[in-house]
Parts: sequence; structure tokens; C-alpha cells
Amino acid sequence: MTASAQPTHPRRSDATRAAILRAARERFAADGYERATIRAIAADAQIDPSMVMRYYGSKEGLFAAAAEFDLRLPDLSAVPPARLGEVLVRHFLARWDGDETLVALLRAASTNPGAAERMRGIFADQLTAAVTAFGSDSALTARRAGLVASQLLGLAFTRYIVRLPPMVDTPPEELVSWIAPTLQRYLTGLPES
Amino acid sequence: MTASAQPTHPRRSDATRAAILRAARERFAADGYERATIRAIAADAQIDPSMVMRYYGSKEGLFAAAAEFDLRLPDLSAVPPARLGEVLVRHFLARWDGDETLVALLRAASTNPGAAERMRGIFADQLTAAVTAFGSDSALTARRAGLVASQLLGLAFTRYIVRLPPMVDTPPEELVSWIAPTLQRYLTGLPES
DNA sequence: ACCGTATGCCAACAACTGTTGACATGCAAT
DNA sequence: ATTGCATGTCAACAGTTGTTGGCATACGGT
Repeated sequence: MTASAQPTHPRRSDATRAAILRAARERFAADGYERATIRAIAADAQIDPSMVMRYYGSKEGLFAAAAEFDLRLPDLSAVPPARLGEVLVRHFLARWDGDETLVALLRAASTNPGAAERMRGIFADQLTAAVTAFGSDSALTARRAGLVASQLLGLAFTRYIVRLPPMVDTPPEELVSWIAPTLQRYLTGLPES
Repeated sequence: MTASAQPTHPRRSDATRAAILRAARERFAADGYERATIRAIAADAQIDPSMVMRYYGSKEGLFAAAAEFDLRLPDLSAVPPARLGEVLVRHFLARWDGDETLVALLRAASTNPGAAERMRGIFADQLTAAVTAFGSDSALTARRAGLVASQLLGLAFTRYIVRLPPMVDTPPEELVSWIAPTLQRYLTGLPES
């Protein structure tokens, strides 16, 4: 609110800011919110801890900046309805493998109320919005989105956090073939079956 | 291993020990491993922090004692194969609602390596064992157990940790009717469908 | 009644945490 | 060249953490 995003002169400290953010994502993803100390992050970024405070205000502020991200959901209305589940799982797996931001958020959401709030926002807003595109009953739609989230987050939790061996070892394509039908039914099916 | 369970005289401090354990479970479940401080737990149990150390050795030791628990899986071989999924979800939901130990373990598993290891043990051993009862191919069986774990832990994560509104508000019976078919397919179905 | 021991409390330690302010340094504009 | 500001370093703070040892007390067996 104070300093908005003008076409402001590229600051000389942008490299440092980026290094801090990269180190922060790594540490938050690997250790969770409380174990990831500002000192360790600063050491990784090879700068002084006080710089973190100057540029991000506080640890909470740093996390807020580091956990900023977008699901980048594709346009689901352009996907054949019968392949929705498949597209979703594949997209999420690719997204998780390529960006540790989500792992950081997932780990932190277990213990940090702010992170949990953000996680709620992401899945309630972005996912529900994508699902709403082809549903009318709002209560049922929210329920569908929640169920989809439960399976997708469970996949992430077992594969990236707890690291259950079978979930880590199974190749992505086979995970897709198992999980896609689940999402498909959550999205378009009916409960009694 | 050191002091096994003799019919040892019931110690006079058993009440205190139990109070500590109860407070520990509450705090670990509510705050996670690192935010649950020994001082806070001791205050809840209305005793001195040093008592926790005397009786449980360390914070890790306390957590190990507090997170000790059993899935108490029913005998799946006595269940009609077509109703396996339903029985499993219902059992897990009841187990989670009635005992916050699992929530504590779930929260801690995100940041504490020891807790994650224990979680792996529980689901790899107990769940895999239960699934193995009616499967022969061991690699596929492990995969089935992993998939079941992913959906069940995702359910717990979204409902008890992140508290996604739709997952919290949906009555247990409806959750069962949605999720049971998923587990059913993971347990007895084939990937391509 | 006496004594050993289990139980409990108190005070303190050392390490670590997020955070702050003072001070140096170097870039860029006047 | 000189001024102003952004960038970076250093040291320290106040609070919290897990953990420890000493000391009182009260129970239970003799």
C-alpha cells in the first residue's frame, strides 16, 4: 500500500532480494516455517540477517513473499469434460515437481495459521472458481472442489512431505492413471455409487 | 527396551504422567511440534516443566510417548470385499474425531523428521499389512496402500489441519459416500479406467 | 518414630530466536 | 568534488527455548 509498483527504477539490490527469496523458499520447503530461521536463510543467500528485515519487514513478511504463487490452472472449459481429471492431476504433478513454493506452503500450512489461511484461499478461490465454470448448484460445487483438493493435497502430502515410499516411487504417469478417475468422479459424478 | 512393562507397583505419579500426556497431545495437535513448548504443556497439566523432563527425558521423548497410537484397523478379511472402501473411510473418520493423537502426529509430520518417520511406519506397516491380506503382487499391493493413504491423509489434512470449509461442513456420512468408492477402486480396481 | 526415596518446585544456564540501531561503504546526481 | 541515499556489516538487545541441578516435602516400609 505504501510503495506501489511503479515502473520504478530497477533497484540495485534486486539481485540480493531474489537471492533471499530463493533461499527462503528452499528453507521453508525443507524445514517448515518455524525451523527455517532467518539466520539460516541469510547464510544461504550469503548476506546479513538484517537485510532480510530491511527488505521484507519481518519473518512473516518474508514468508508471505516467498509463498506467493499461482496455481496456473489451465482453462478448464476448453478441456473435453471426460478428460478433466486427467488434465488436473497431470497439471498439479508438473506444478509441484517444478516449483518448491507449493511444498513450502504445504509444510508451513500445518503449523502456521497464516499459511493455512493462504492455502484455504488458494483452493477455495482458484480451484472453486475453475470448478464453478461448469456447475450450477453452489453448495455442491464447493463440495466437489473440496473433495478434489483433498485428493490432490493428499497426493502432495504423501509424496513430498511424508515421502511414503510407494507414492515416491510410482512414476507420474501411473499416478495419473489411478488418480484421474477419482477427480473425474468428484467433479462430475454423483455421491451414491 | 530398558524398563519393560512389569506388573510394576502403580507409581504414585501416574496421575501426573497422564496429565502431562493429555496436555501434550492437545498442544501438539493444536500447535505442531515446534510451537508446542514444554512450558505450555506443563502449565496445562499444572505441574513444573522439569517434571516433563524427569518422566519423559526430553521433548522428543515426550512426543514419542504422546504420538504412540494404533490405527486399530478392523479385520478386513471379515468384511465383504465390495464394502471395504466404505468400512475404511468410516473407521478413519471415527478414529480421527475421537482421538486427537492422530491430528498431533499429522501436524508434526510436516516439520519433524521423527514424526514423518513414524507416520511412514504406521501407514507402510499397518495399512499395507491390512491390504496385503487379499493381494498377492507385493509391488502392486504397496501401491494400493499408498494410494489409499494419499486419499485418507488428504481427507484428514483438509478437514482437520487446513480446515477447508467444504470439508469441515460436509457431514461424515456424505464424505463416506463420496470417498468410499475411491478407496474401493484403489484397493481392488485396475489403473486403466 | 525413622529413614530412604519418590515427587515436586524453584532458579538458573546456555543456546537460539526475531529484531533493531549505529556505523561503514559505494553508487549516482548535482 | 560533494552531497544524499541506497546498500551492506557488525554488535547487541530482549525474549524464549530445552534442559539441569539443588532443595524442600511427603509418602511408604521398617
